[in-house]
Amino acid sequence: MNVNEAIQLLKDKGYKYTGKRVDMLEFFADHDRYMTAKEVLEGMKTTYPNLSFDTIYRNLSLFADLGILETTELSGEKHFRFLCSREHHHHHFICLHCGKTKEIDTCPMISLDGELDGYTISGHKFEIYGYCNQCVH
Amino acid sequence: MNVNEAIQLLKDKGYKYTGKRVDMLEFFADHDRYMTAKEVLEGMKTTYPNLSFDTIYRNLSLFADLGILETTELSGEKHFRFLCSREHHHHHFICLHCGKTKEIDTCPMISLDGELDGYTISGHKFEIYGYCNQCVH
DNA sequence: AAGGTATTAAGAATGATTACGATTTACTCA
DNA sequence: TGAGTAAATCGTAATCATTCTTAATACCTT
Repeated sequence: MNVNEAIQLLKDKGYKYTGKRVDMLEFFADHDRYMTAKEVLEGMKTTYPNLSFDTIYRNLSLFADLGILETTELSGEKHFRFLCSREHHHHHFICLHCGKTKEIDTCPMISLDGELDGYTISGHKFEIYGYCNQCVH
Repeated sequence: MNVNEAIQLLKDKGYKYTGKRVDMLEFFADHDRYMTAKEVLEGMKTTYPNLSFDTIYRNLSLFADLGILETTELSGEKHFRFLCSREHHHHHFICLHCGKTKEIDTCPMISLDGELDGYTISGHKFEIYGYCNQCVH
């Protein structure tokens, strides 16, 4: 997923092309890590001093619905990042300090061996938390 | 973990023995599933009509700190349940409708094969979401 | 039984998120 | 190209879960 793909997806779905949406997408492209709504707002304050909460939250949730962003919840706050890949299923190591991620190709679902026969599975989450090399001290 | 073990743990750590704490623990023993603070509050309102949410939240977080309860975050709300076992590491299938769980013995951390060499790991989360037999429709 | 301390109730405060009415902007199609 | 229309945005108020504050109460030790 990149900015152009995301903009194309917005157009295809009939959503409008606005400078703020483009800048939000570029902000995510430039910051390859999980970020909170507040961080996005802060990061865009320089170009749009009067940007409102509503715009950020509405677009974050729109982008997440469209599969442009992926989300996770860290210490009670939603975090967002550009979706790594649509094709390739994987999980993440997440740095609890800076939000940077590392892809983990191991998916535990393939080795369940019928442990959940008879249950309806709608999703799963596998995340590893810790600190990256830059953030350990 | 059961009610008596939990009460003993509270005493050993110097915490006081109060009827509300005992009833909270019994409420968890009687409801073997993930519940929100609000559900616990509602469930205890019959015996303690004036129970304040502060009491609930304070004790929930105390119990979680002492390892009496385990917690997870589902759709933005903290959920609590009696800790299944101290010895035996495992994960959960969680019913998104009723909060009931099923233990999963597969832990993906053992098959990482050095994918995270050089990273400092502080924790991990593996949960499977869906619906149990009673809640599918 | 009394004193010291932990616990509690009641409500106010916080922080993240959502909702709202008014205004502005982007797209459509004549 | 230029209204018309629907969506997007702003500014702010409302909401929801959770935490904090203060004063009163309950538990435990002696």
